[in-house]
Amino acid sequence: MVDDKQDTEKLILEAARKVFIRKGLDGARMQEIADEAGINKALLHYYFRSKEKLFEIISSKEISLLFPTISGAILSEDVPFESKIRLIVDGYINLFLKHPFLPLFILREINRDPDNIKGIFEKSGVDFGFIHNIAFAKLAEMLNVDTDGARHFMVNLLSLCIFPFAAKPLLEKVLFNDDEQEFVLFLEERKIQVADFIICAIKFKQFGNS
Amino acid sequence: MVDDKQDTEKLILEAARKVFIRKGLDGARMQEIADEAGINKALLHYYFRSKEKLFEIISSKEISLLFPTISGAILSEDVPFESKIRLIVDGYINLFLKHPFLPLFILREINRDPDNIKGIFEKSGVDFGFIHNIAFAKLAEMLNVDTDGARHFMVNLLSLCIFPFAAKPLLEKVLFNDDEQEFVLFLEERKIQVADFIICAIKFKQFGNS
DNA sequence: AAATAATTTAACCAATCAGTTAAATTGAAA
DNA sequence: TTTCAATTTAACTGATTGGTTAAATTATTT
Repeated sequence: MVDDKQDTEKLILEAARKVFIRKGLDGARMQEIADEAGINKALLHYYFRSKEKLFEIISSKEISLLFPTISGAILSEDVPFESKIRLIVDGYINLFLKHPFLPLFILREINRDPDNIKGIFEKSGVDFGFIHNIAFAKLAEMLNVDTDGARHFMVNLLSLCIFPFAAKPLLEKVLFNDDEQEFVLFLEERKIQVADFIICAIKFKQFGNS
Repeated sequence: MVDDKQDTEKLILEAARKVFIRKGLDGARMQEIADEAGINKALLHYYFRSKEKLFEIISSKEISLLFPTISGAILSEDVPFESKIRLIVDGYINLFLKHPFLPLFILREINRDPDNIKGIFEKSGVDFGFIHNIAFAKLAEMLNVDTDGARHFMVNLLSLCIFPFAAKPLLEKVLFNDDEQEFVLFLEERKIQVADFIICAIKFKQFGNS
């Protein structure tokens, strides 16, 4: 046997991740996951009882990937806000370059079962009360805007980082004639472009209004 | 009979739209569409032969909704670029306020069948050659950036308009404690916030660099 | 060697679902 | 009234799919 002993479990989890991420819960087939893992359906159910159980495991793991990036930047204390923005944008775009199908997967999950996502967030240590009461107030102070302005800022940042990956197949076609390499370069560029874009918008609002 | 004669077809199309838009092709059930339309499955197949045919009709119509907004703004000649931006942002956010599930539907379709979307765009009169060779050059000139800068600008604009709707259920929870009304107000505000954001970013890049 | 766990094979079950069919019913038009 | 299209009812087919089962096989451990 080529593979080591019982990391069959890991094999299955990796296969399930690939299939679920690309096709979602509805679109995924247990047979396809078994094939991807190079095993058979019986063994798949031998390790993980049901599709739903397996999906729960995968989706929790994937959704949990989102937090370290943003919480890491927010918790860093002695860093000027420009650098924080660059940190977050870099973190997310790098994350999605490694996991290109994660954005759409998350968006599908958000709409399929919003409560589940909130639960996973909380299990990952995300404190919604804190975000609501403290984090946004702090962010608002930092940006010199009101709470609502902080919300728009946050949504803008997430939009700019996440959307291009969710819309990748179309943007690739329209902007780069289906040349994936060029599109990946474009996404790499965005680490700087997006951060600049956000920083410029903030600065102009603060200082300039000719 | 309450309904007029044979606008049963319209009834079915509207029901199919609702179901497909919320659940996608995989998640939708023909029985559910029939129920939503207040008819039975036999009649549904009597009007539209297959699920795929019906889906094709719906998805074409929905995807076609995206164009008037942006092409209208681009084709308007005597309008300063700031106003064009406001026109596009207003147009899209209004469109999505009316069709809240459209963004996620489009994103799903983009990833499910990218070629199909391109085809639908072309059938709607969108000329990819023109976009590639002329529109982006013109846009770049207007913004005083290179072609690549124009691409980033376009992607930024689309990101800021589309993403918040695709992520609505989660943002609503996290930012507004599940208060939908407040979230809709937030989205209304974004018509101005996003346009300002984009315009500020452009202006600061052009004029300011303290 | 014996016992135990991992894996395969292959058939099977039950549920779901798209799509069909045929007969009956209703309603409008001729 | 006859005709014909629209609609319902209800049963059915066939394919897919999640999940099970039992027996055989292979590998590991004791």
